[in-house]
Amino acid sequence: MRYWLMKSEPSDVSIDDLAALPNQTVDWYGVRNYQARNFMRDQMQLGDGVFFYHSNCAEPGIAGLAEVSSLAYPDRTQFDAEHRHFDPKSTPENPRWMNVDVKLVRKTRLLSLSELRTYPELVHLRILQRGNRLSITPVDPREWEFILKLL
DNA sequence: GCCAACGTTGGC
DNA sequence: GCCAACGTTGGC
Repeated sequence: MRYWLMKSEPSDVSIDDLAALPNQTVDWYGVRNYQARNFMRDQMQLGDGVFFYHSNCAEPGIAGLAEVSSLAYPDRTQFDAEHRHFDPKSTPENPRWMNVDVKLVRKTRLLSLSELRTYPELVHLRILQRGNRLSITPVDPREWEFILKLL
C-alpha cells in the first residue's frame, strides 16, 4: 500500500467532475512524462491512497481523497489522432503511455498550496520542493497521515 | 501573461 | 554522448 499525490487541472477534470462521473472514477489519461508513467505502471496497486490535487488554477491545492482502482493499462488518448494527447510514435502493439483508474473516496475542503507550505512536518513533501513539476509524486506515509488529519 | 525550472529532441 | 534549442508545467 502506497500513497500518491496526483495533479489534475480543474479545467480538465476537477474534483466535482470526478464526483459526477460514472462510478466516480476517471482513467488518468494524458500523462506524458516517463517518471510519472513509471509510477503508475510499476508501483501503483489497487487501493493505493491518492490526494487529488488541483493544479494550474486560481486556488491550487488538495481538493479530495481518492484511490487507485485499476492497475495500469494503455492510455486510450495516445492512439486518437484527434486528441491533444495523441502520440504518433505509439502503437497499440507497443503502447508508450499507460494509466490507472482513480476513484473518488470523498471530496474534502480545499487544502491550499499556501497552507501546505506552513507546516514544518511537510517540508519534504515533493510538490513543495523548488522546481517540482511532476504530476504524480509519492507521498510518505507520515506525510499522508499528517495531511489526512488536516482535511 | 510572465518566467523559472526542467524534460525532450535532434544535430553533430 | 553532448548540449543548444525548444516545449511544457504551473505558481504567481
